[in-house]
Amino acid sequence: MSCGKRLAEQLHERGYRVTAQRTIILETIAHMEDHISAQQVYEGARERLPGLNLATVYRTVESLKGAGMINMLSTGGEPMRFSLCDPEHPHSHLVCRECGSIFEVEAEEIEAFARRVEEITSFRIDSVHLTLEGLCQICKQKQAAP
Amino acid sequence: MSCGKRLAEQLHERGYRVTAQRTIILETIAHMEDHISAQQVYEGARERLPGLNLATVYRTVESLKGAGMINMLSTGGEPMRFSLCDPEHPHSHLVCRECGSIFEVEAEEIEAFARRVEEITSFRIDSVHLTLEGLCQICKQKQAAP
DNA sequence: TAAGTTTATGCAAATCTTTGCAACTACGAA
DNA sequence: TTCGTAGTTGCAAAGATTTGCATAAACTTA
Repeated sequence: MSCGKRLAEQLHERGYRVTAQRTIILETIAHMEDHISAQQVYEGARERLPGLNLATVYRTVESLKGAGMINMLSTGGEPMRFSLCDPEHPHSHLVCRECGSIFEVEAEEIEAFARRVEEITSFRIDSVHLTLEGLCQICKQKQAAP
Repeated sequence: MSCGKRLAEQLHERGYRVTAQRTIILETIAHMEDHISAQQVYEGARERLPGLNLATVYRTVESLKGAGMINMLSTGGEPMRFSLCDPEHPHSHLVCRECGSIFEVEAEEIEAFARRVEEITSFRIDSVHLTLEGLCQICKQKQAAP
């Protein structure tokens, strides 16, 4: 089965309608390396679907997030970016607030924490969408010795 | 010592210049109940400093965050909101992605997790600025039994 | 206290994101 | 297959946030 078809099926299973826009946006995100911005999704997807609107990209991305199919990465200041959830390698992000560099944290580490918070609060944490901010090792050292 | 004066001193200690704008914005955030938006800070602060510009509010808030003096709360969709860090009651936030309601999690719970991630990654986590997304108890139950 | 350096501010414009509404379309039921 | 309904989309406009640049103010040093 093609990649797009499998994704569309997932979408359908989760109660979302399968439209050309959603399928193509999903494939665009899937095929791009790394996390891409709404603008990049828009440009990429529009090659295959010329009438596509940027607002649709934003709305679709919001739905896909709700369906648990994409990761969102909010880096301070810069626009939001997205990537397809990879079941083989689930992870959250660490963004350095000084240099903007991005690191990944294995899901297992996050999971233990998420479960602890869930116990305390009866909340269900979307650990998949977690973005942590802080200082990377290099910026941390720079700040310690100015 | 007045509230504003103490805050200004903190600002100075951390290497930030003390300006009328920063002092008043800080006091405005301090005196408002709950978390308030940039727009609200702007309106509140402008009563005391008529020439104030909204861009300055955004830049100031960014600095104050860097100085670790305010909490930022990013609720999906809605504009960013801020509150003064309260050393007596440090906490992070849980935002329900369905109904938007906000819950607090004690810092201790977050701290243990932050330290674990720090061990693994050599990153320093700003656990103070953490916003977790998920489903609150009520929305979770609604979704389980449709 | 005055001069020099560095950082912050205001303004205007750009960029990013959300929203209201009418037209359209996917999909379950008949 | 056709119909009806509810969910989606495009468009345009509003709202939120960031940025570049010239001016102004804060802090450091002499």
